[in-house]
Amino acid sequence: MGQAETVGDLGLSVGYVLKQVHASLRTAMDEALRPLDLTVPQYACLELLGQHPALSNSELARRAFVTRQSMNLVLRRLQERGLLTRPDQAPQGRELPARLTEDGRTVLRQASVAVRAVEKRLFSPLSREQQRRVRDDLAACLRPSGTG
Amino acid sequence: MGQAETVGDLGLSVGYVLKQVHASLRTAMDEALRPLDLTVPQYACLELLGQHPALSNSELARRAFVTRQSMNLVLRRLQERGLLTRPDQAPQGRELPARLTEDGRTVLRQASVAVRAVEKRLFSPLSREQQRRVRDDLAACLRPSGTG
DNA sequence: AACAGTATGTCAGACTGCTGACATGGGGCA
DNA sequence: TGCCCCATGTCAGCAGTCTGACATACTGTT
Repeated sequence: MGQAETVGDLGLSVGYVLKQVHASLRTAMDEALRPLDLTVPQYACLELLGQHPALSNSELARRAFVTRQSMNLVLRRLQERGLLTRPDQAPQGRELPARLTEDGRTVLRQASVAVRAVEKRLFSPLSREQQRRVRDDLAACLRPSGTG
Repeated sequence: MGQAETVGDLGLSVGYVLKQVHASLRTAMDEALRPLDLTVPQYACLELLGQHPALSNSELARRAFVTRQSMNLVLRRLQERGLLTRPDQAPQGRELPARLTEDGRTVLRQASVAVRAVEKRLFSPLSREQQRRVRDDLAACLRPSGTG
């Protein structure tokens, strides 16, 4: 079987190409994060907390594109490892704001470096200008989707 | 919690934006395919077979970004539904080339229309020229990644 | 003050996909 | 021919995620 033959009509689909790049990125991130014993959702959680401290479980879930239930497990694992803390009781309402510990910040820093290297390598065929344009164009597709 | 506040530094990451668009696309495809009782991997399998008849299980798995084992289950379901056929014995080697049935082609046609409509809607904020450029730029990121 | 509506955190069950492992068939080389 | 390596198809076991459900806490209305 030819392995790199012409990709046919699917290659003309923006969605299919998008999926390919996403799959490549996901695989590369998995490999880069494995030495740190982190999964991609766990890394996403740390990164979000690093940039938005005291985010609640539900809010983290939305931004990481998983359900509250899944994010809940992620938070527990990270809490068991001492990378973040959550109050036993809600300071207000039911939200339990999660915060990175010093260890959490250290791991996040290492993970962030690894992931940025992965991104840089993956998108290296594009100039900085092209990367910016792709990012902005893709971002433009998110705003109007009131449904999702 | 603000729901559409400035996305912080993560919004500047091509990878994060890519993930968002991918999530939107995935969700929209799920909804569009549900009436046809098809999952996204099942649709991918049909689409691949429509464009490349007689592809083997392993080859389909590679192109749909799943494992052989997962694709094997997809093929069984589709075979049970009579949307495709596989020979009981391998005509050569161990490969069992799958082929769409007439029903399979009919379902594929409907699914393809639905999915193309989803893509068109999702990327509607971009001009055709922008869409072509995004596609080509993303495709450029796939070639050099010899690792996969 | 009482109510409905909404949002959060959590538990239980089911499903999907992946990793690991095994047997079979083909191609290359001594 | 016999051996080694690789690819394919398949089975078993496990982790991750989702759907559905429930109790709790805030908000707006009457």
